[in-house]
Amino acid sequence: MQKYRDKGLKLTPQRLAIFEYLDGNRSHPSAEDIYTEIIKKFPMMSFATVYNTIETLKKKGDLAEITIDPERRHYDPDTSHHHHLICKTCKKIKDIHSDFSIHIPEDQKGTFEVLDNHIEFYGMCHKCKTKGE
Amino acid sequence: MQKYRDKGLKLTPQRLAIFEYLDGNRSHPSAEDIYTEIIKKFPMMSFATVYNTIETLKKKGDLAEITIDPERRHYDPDTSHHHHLICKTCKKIKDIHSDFSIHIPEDQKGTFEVLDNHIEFYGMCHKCKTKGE
DNA sequence: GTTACTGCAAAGCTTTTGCATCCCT
DNA sequence: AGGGATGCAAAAGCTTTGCAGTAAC
Repeated sequence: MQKYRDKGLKLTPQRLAIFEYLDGNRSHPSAEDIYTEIIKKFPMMSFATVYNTIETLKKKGDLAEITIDPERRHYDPDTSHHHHLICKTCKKIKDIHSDFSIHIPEDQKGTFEVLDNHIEFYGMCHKCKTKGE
Repeated sequence: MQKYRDKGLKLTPQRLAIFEYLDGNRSHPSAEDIYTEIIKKFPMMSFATVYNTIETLKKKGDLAEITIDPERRHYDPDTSHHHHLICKTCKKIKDIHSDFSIHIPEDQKGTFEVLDNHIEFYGMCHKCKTKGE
C-alpha cells in the first residue's frame, strides 16, 4: 500500500477496502460488483468513489479494463498479459496464462504493425455442461 | 432481399436502406453510425427503428454484435468466423480471416470445454504510424 | 493548513420500451 | 384488412461530473 501513498494518493478507508477486495481477485468484477462488496463495510460509500478509485488505479496501471461484456465494464487487477476463457452460459471467466505465438499472414496484415493480442475463448464450464445434459 | 421477405419481414424503405448500408460493410459501425448514415435519406427515421432492425438481423443471424469498444456496441454484417486487428490510435478495425488453431494446455483449461475463440490483435495502422513519427 | 477524496445529486450517453399511427403484404 | 414496423417520447441502466463538506497528509 506504501506504493500508493508514495504517489501522492491518500489512503482512505474506502480505498483500502477496494484495494483489498481487488488484490488477487480473479472474478473480473464490474463497478457494481465492487460497490456491492464494499458497501457491506462502508454503507455510506457512493458509486462515485468506486468509479474514482477505478480511474485512479487504471491511470497507475494497476487495473485493466476488459472489454468482454457489452452490458457493462469489467475490471481485472491482473494487468499481466493473459487471455480469457468465458463460459457461454454463466459468463464465468477463467484466466489463461499461456503464451500463444500467433502470426497474421502478410497478405492479411495489410499495412498494420501488430503489437499485441488478446484471445477470448468461449466454451462451457463444467457446471453448466452437466446441467444442460 | 427476398430472403427477408420470406421470413415474414416487411421490407420498409428504412430497412432496405439499412440492409443496403450494411451489405458488404467492413467498418463495424455502431448504432449511431448506422443512424447517421440512413438519416441522410430518411430524415424522419428514429433511433428506435435502427435498434429494431439491428435486433431483427441479430435474431436472424445476419448481424453479429462485436464487443471491442466499452463505449458502445458495434455490429458486423460478416457473421463468418474471423478475428479483428484494431489500431490502438484511431480504432480502425481490419478483419482477419485466417484460421489459427490455438489449443489451451490441459492444466490451464480446467474443466471447461472450449468451443470457439476470437482474437483481438492490437497494433498501429499505417496512417497513424507515420503520423506519430 | 492544504489538498485530495467523499458523498450526493444531477446530468450525459447508449439502449430499451410503450404506444398510437402507419404502411407493407 | 391485419399485423408488423415506424416514430416519438419517456424510461432505464451505466458512467461521468460539479460541488460543498470532509478527512488524510
